[in-house]
Formats: sequence, C-alpha cells, structure tokens
Amino acid sequence: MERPTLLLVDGNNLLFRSFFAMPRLTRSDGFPNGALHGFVAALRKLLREEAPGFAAVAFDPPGPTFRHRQFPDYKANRPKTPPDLAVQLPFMREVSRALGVSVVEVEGFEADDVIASLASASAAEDHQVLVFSGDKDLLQVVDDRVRVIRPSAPGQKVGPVEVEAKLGVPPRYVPDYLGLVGDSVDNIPGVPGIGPKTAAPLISAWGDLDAILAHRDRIPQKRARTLLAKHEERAVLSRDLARLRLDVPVPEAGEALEGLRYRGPRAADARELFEKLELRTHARDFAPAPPARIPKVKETTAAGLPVVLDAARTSGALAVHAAFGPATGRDPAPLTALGLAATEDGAVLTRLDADEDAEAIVGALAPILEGGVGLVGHGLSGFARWWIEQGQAAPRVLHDSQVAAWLLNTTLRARSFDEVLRDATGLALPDGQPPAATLFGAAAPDPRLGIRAAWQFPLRARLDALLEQEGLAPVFRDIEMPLLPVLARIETRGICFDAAALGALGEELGVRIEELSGRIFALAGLRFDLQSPKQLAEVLFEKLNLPQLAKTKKLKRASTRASVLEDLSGYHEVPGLVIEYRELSKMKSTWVDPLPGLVSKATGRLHTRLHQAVAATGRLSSTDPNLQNIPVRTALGRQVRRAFVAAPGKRLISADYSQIELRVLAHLSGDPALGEAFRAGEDVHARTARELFDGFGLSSREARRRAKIVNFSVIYGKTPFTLAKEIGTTTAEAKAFIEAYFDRYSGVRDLVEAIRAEARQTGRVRTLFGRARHLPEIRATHRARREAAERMAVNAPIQGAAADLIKLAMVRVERALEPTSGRLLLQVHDELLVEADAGEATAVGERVRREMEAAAELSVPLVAGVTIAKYWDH
DNA sequence: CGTCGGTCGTAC
DNA sequence: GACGTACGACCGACGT
Repeated sequence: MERPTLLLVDGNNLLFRSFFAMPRLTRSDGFPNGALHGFVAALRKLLREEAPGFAAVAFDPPGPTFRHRQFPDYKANRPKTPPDLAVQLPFMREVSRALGVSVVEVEGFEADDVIASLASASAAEDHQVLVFSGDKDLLQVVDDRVRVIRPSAPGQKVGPVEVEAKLGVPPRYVPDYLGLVGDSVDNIPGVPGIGPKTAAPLISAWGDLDAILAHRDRIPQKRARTLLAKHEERAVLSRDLARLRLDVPVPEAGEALEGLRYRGPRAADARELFEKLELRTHARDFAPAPPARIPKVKETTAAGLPVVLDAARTSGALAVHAAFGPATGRDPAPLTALGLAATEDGAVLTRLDADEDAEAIVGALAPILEGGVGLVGHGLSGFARWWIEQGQAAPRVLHDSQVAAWLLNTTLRARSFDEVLRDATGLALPDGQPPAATLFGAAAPDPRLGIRAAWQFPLRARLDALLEQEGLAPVFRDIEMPLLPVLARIETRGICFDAAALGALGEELGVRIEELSGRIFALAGLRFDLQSPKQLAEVLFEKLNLPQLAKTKKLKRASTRASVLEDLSGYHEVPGLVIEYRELSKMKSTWVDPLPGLVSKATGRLHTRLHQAVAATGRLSSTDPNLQNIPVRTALGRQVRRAFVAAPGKRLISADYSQIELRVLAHLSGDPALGEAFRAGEDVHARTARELFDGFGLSSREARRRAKIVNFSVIYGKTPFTLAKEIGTTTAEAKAFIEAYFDRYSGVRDLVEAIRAEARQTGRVRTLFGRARHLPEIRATHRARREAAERMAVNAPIQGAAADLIKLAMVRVERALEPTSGRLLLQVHDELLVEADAGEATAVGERVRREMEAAAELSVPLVAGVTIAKYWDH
C-alpha cells in the first residue's frame, strides 16, 4: 500500500511570505486581505498537487516560547509586524480550517518545533512527510521519509541530497551548521567571521559542534581556531537555538495522527468565509458543485406517482419529505404534502387535502414499500409514524440524514435538513416562503419539499462517506436505522391511560395545596407567591431570618432547593411545609393536570414522541409528554404512575436491566473483583459495602446505601466534595472512600485514566459499539470547563454503551414479539415496557427477558428482571 | 404578548 | 468549583 502523505505547513512563515510577495490588496471596506489571498492560494495549490492524506498548519503561539525563556535576547530586535499584516493574522486559523486542514498550535513552542515533532512522530505511521517552510532550521528534519518544500522554489522538494548540496552538510548537522554560520532571518547570531565556506568543511572533518570544539586545538585553519575560541559560548547558544524539539506534545494530532486526517475542504464554510474576506476567486471555486442544479419538481396527484415509484423500485430507495399541518397536542398532525424522489435529478410533489388523497397515496406507495424499497429522508419518524397510522407495516429505513448528522456530532441536537445539507455538502436551497393559502383554496405545497427529497441522494452519499471515515457506519447501520421504525411503532401504539383515576387525585391535591399554602402564610405572617423561589427566599432568609446554607448557581441568591429546606427544617416549621407543598404542586402541575388532556381522541391512548437524535450520549429522549420521568420514588408519585394501565384483557410487562451501567463498567474495566461480583450473581452494592466499609461499625443497610452512592459516583465522576454532601461526611473521608474504591477495583481506576487519556488525545470518546462523543473542552484552560468535560468523557462510554445495548434489545424484542400478542410500548433507559394478552403475559415476559439478556455478550452476564401487572408499577 | 435564562424537580 | 443524561413547570426580566 502506498504510504499516505503528511503535509505540514509553517503557517506564520507562509503568511509572512505571502504578505511581502503580494501587492497590497484590500477588501471594499479597506481591510487588507492580500496576505490571506496568497496564503489561501499557496495552501490550496499544495493540497491540490500533493493530495495529502493528512495535513496540518502549525502556528506560533501568541505568548513566549521555551526559547524566550532559555535565551532572554531571543528575537529581541526583530522588527514589529506591519499593521496591515497583523490584522490578517487572526484569520489564518479560520481559513486553514475551512480548507479542511487541522490547525496546530502549542503553547510554549514555535511552529518549527511542532512541525519537527509531528514529522518525527509520523515515523511510527510510516508517512511520507512534506514540510512547507522557508525556514532553514527545518532542514534538520529531512531524511529519506521527510522532505521540505520551500516557498521560493515550490517545484523542488528538498531531500537529504539537496540539503547536502546546498549547505555542504547532511541534515542532521544543520543545527551545528547554523550555530556557526548563524541565520539572520531567525535571529540566530552564529560565530561572526565564520560563513558557509568555513563551517561546512569543519563539520565534514570533525562532525558536530561539540566534536569541533573538543578538537579545536587541532583545527588547521588558524582564523577559524581563534574565532571559535573567542565565541565558543555564542556558538553553543546558537546551535541550541537552532536545534528543534522533537518531543512537543500535539494533542490535536490524536492517536496515530488521526486528528490530522485531511478530508477535503469544508465547502460551505470556505465559501462563506472567503466571501466575507472578499477573496472572490477562492469563494467562486467553492460554489456548490454540479448537483446544485435545481431538480425539476412536478406537482401531481396519486395517479401521477408511478413514474417516480417505478424508478424507486429499480434503485431500491425512495426519498421522502413530508409536510404536516398544525398539531393539536393530543392527536397526530395531519400530513398535508409529500415530496418524493428516486434520483437527485427530479421529484414529484403531491398534496393531501382529504382522506381520499391519503388513501390513494397509500395505495400507490404500499406495493413498493412492501416490496422492500427502503426510505431515505431527514427526520423520517414523522412519515414512518403517519404510514403506520394508515394501517401499514413499519417501513424499511435506509438512511435518515438527521440521525446520521447527529451521530457525526452528538452535541448538535437534531438539526433541520437545510442546515445539515449546507454543512455537509455546501448546497443551499433556493429562498422562498411556502406559498400562502388563497381565496380559492388551500395553499399550494412548497416546491422545496421536492427539492429536498431529490437532494437527499447527494446528501446521503456525503454523510455515508463521513460515517465510514469516522467509524460510525456500524452504529448507524446496525443500531440506529433498524431502531427508527421501532420507535415510530412505539409512538403510534401509545399507552393506555386512566385519566378518570387521576381526576379525583387532582382535586384532592388542589385541596391539600390550599391547606399547605394557608398554613405557610399564617406561619410566615404574610401571603406571597409560593411558586417563586425569589419571594420564598425573601420570606425564609429575611423575614424569618433562617440561615442561608447555599447559594444558587448563576444568580448567587440564597437557594431554596429541597436539600436546603431539609437542613432548615429543624429551625422552623415552614421549610418542611414548603417541601411538601412543592412535591404536591409538582405532581399536580406536571402530570396530574396535563396528562389527561394529552390522551388521543382517536386511540384513547397517550402517545409520546421518542427522539433519536437529541441526547449527546446516545440515549433516547421523550417529549409531549415525557414518559421517561414519570414519578416512582414517593407514594404520591406511584399514584400517578398507576394511571398508566394495561388495556382491558391485557397486562403490562416491565423488564429492567439490572445494574446495566455497572455491568458495562465491569466489562470495560475488566476489573476482576467487579467482574466476579456480577458473574457470581452477587448484590454488587453489598459487595462494595463489604470492600469499603468493613470495620466501620455501620449497619449493613447503611453500609450498602453508602456503597451504592459510591458506585454511582464513579459513573458520574463525582468529586469528594459532592460525595461527602450526599452521604453526610467530610470531604476528606469521602476522598478516602473513593481511593479505597479505586484500590479495591483497580481496573476501574485504570479505565477512568485510559478514558481521560483517550479524550485528551483524540478530543472524543467512544462506546463499545463505536458511538462517539466529541469533547472540545477537554483541553480548555478554564479548569471547571475542562473538569466538566472530563466527567462527560468518563460517563459517555458507560451511559452510551448502556444506550447501545437497550437499543439493540429493542430491535430484537420488536422482532421476537411479532408472532405473539406482545407489543413494545416504551423505553426508559434501562427498562422496556411491553403490553400483552393477560394469558400470554408470562411467556412474553420471558421472551423479552431473553432478548434483552442476549443483546450482546459481555464479560459479565446481562440480567433483566421482569414484573407483570395491570399497572405500570414495580 | 412571546422569548429566554434561571431555578427547581422528576426520571434513569 | 464541585454529579452524568434528559424534559418541563414556573418565575421574572426583557422586548414587541
């Protein structure tokens, strides 16, 4: 296999050169842009001609470098940067990134040192290296793998032979050579009076500077002998200045230099940036590529669909963009228009005004979707749900670009098609408002629906390539795409909800809330808005003079959160009553009052929406209503939960993974003690309690409670400070617990360290299944931010792997239950809720358990517990 | 009147 | 400064 080329560009050197080489060009507002123009031209030419697989531009850091510290006079009399150039400097980085080239800059080291270090590090990957720089000292890194291109002679690549021809010494003696001869450009003094003609023969004869100095008495040239004696110190200093560091850590490079992989320019960014800078010729070159040809969009009725559908049958893929009317909150939004395409060249658009239109479209589409044609689209769950609501089988999904884009960067939540398209391909849709309704009827459908459908194809190609490059293709193909129709079915099925049972509870809560607020006002001596933390704080801390135990995070006001109120309950009766008031009003306003209104008139059930492209770790999320945070902890909370019921004649089956995150932790860490606990079927919290608290004189119940908290602390990266607060001890003791934990489970300590190191090196972490999370702040200088990123780094592979596992389980369960009466209704992170005929519930429960436990084979068993009831209760 | 940030609380 | 991932009710400041 051909060795990939690594291109390393000395950014400052190139920009300076460009500044002096170019005429003075300016933007229309007078802002000078000539240096940037030259910089972009040179960089693009290099990228085009050398077609590197990896590339980086190195920049000098703004502050002093180790040379300034070692040699106080270093670059002391360098002339000031001309102002016209200085204003262009800040754009170098943006411009490089837009061209798809990584930017590297390391505090305390010059670009030269960074380049030398990267060139040296690349030996392990066996890259061909091209260094673009006019600096002489970089010639020292040349070898049979590393060559230098000088901007003054771009056609010629300087290898070892050329270095020797030019300087008369081989590359490894370049520092010694410069130590003698000096380099005015770089402010290296050298030995005055010794030039190339003297230096080269000396080096050829004796070797490096140390050897020359050691033998200086035997040097035949008298003049050189006296000069060396006189300026020995200066020669050594100059040599040291010229010697480049090879050990500069470059975190951006990542493992195996993967961070420097060159994937071509970011066309959309480049166009936008170059237009802003008025580098017009460059901006033009990044105009959208040929597929920007606007596809023909033909409006048609269902009768006109076969042309597109025949093409889709041939290609196996149908792109769909759906438009929905206004949602009512409780019933699904009506489908109003559909854009369909089988290629990027054209699309059809059809509108739906009446139920007959829907029927006709279903009639036309059903044969091909049942025939195995897969869907391509953006946010396909909307269409998939509509399709299933029409009584059809769940469609096959090939590619959802919203999910793909999220996988590529999970910190950007579900984004619109237009945004993703622009980002990934540089294409932009024509402007336009969707046509408004007229006197003569409903609005004509927006023709861009068709354009979007057609452009799904180039977008899909681009995103597939990116997913492949980023190692995300397996997660996308094997987990997310098979899951999508499962989620659409869950949303469509809904869950039976006993609104009547909550009606009475709502009234009772209303009465008790009134009572509580009355008592609180009487005790406080005034009426105020109990829902306002601000007013409550005034009452508690000014009127009643209770101690302020904690402040709020942002506004630094006295906090009134429950844990604070609990601590205050010994001082006064009010805080305890407020806690109770809060619990009751939370239940009433969040669940008891709103949920009944969300029951669908059409189905009599509650239909949540499950979002696949939101949570940064890969979890699902739920809205409208959120069914993933229905109360369970308190007795009152469980009353709310009991309103979720099985349909008549059916049962609800709840299947929970047991300790899934700790099992993932055991697997990832390979820790023997933790693994053994799970393999032996032990109670892992009890085990940790024994390991940590034996001899502390705690009751076993209390020891287990604390051990459980410690176990979870690890997953969340908890600090001694917060752990101490939660278990009610000193920070020092909490720290001791964490240390004891890491001593007992040393594999976990190693894992945590390894994850942090991976995050620092590559800027991202991955789950077992390859799902990635980027952590741009992992190298932040702001300590709190960096530490937050570190906690996310440790948590994401664990929480994310658990998400992967249950997603896999969902796909399996959906398939395994098909021949039974069992139907998947909901996922709550480690729990699946299933409904089945009462008579079959036990068997279905077993099937669900089997599929969940078989989702993957880890080094510890996956265990799921099953409960069956008429209510959603455990 | 809507938007948005802040606080609080629910789940896993 | 200090516990990871979500969603959402509510207040209150701000802008239209």
